[in-house]
Amino acid sequence: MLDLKFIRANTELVRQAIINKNEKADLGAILALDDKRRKLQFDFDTLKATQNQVSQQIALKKKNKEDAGELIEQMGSVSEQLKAMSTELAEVEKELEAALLWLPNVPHPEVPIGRDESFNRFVREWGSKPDYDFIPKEHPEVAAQNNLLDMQRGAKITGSGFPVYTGLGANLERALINFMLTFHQQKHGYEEVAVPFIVNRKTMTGTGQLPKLENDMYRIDEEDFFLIPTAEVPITNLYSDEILPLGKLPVKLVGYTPCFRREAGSYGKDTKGLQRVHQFNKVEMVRFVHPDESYAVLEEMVGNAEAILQALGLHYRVVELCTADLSFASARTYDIEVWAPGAGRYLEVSSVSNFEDFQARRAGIRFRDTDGKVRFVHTLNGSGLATPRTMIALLETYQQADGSIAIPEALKPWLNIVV
RNA sequence: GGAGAUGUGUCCGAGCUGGUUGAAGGAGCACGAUUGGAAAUCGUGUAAACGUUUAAUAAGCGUUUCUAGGGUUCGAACCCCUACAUCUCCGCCA
Repeated sequence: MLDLKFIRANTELVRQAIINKNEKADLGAILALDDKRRKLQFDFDTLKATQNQVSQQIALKKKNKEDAGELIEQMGSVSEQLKAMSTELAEVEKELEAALLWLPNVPHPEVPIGRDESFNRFVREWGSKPDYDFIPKEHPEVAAQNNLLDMQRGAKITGSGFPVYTGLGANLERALINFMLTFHQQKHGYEEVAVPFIVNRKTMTGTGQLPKLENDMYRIDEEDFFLIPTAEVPITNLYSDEILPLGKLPVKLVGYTPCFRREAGSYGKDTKGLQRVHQFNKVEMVRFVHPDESYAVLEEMVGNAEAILQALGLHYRVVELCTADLSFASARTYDIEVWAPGAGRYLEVSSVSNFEDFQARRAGIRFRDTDGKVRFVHTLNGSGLATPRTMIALLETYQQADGSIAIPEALKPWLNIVV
């Protein structure tokens, strides 16, 4: 959410952001509602001030055993007026709030402006595409040869896009999660949290998934709960509606959760194996930092995610998303794409974003600055990493001529069976 | 699911026979004094949001906020109703 004062002062900037992000928020309506709200607020406050004054007079008269009947009678109509006004004010505020929730964050000035992913900016790459003296297979085939995956039975018990990992596949999956969680704790100083996988509507709104993405999520109607699409949601909201003392910052958390995505509207796209699934595992890094530090921290977090791929010996590249690819809440995002030799393409395994104070304002996450003033923190998060495409890259990169797969050294301590 | 208790500021904790109570007291924190330095002690200060005013995100003024939402009343932290959360006991179940 953006600050109304900011919107008033930077209307053009906000208007441009909506266009560049391909959003359709109604800025004009917001400004009109804001105007209306302020007028109502003023009228209400003025009348309420009168009521408060007279109420004191009544109290005084009663104390002195004088007759206050006349004043009380006067206030009867004022009281009714106030009730009507507050109702109207509440309605306008509600409308305004609802409209405001559809307003996207403003991209950082350096973000490339573009209408689709072809405008994304290449940042750097690590390693190189490996050579094979055989034709590398795609991961479903490698998985089949080693009995790692059972997509058919997953589809049977739930539906398509719900993978079942079997044997070494399940071991590998668990090893990846353990490896990543431990790595971020020991090498990067994150504190681990284990959080609920189901959250309520307020939480889902706080990080910006709602109202826009309601149809992309699995929901539980009875309680109005949602299955989380990413650990970002529960972890970032951990400190919602709180004012953090100075010493609490920076907050540096890492957590594992499964992620649930309906992926509405993407049927038929990237359907092969683990490329696009409805449930997957992810280790997520979340940081709450002082506004002055957030862009330095953004770079650092990209490095944290890269370190995982480097430890696994997987070739990747880093790209910066252009305005059209930038998510609703993000001000600046880097994607990390790992190379999949069998598929012959790069796959997104991590997205690292700085939301500045956009989520903090929605969720009410603030801190007390050195000057005693209360400010919104800046929130950031990044996958470190999502497992399915990491697994794809792993299987395709480490496949051997005989069809078996090698295990990178970094993962071996986390596998409980001898390969 | 059944019975009961509770829900106040950063935290603990009064107030709950309705009228200067944004809210006693304490802790914490900040600043100052004391000290060679520190502890202890003493003093001072210590909410946020919105509106208005303003060059000002300074001071001022107004309004709101005692879990949330309704109600009663001229007026509610205090009375009534509902929801939610926490705790205790019982039942049920991994």
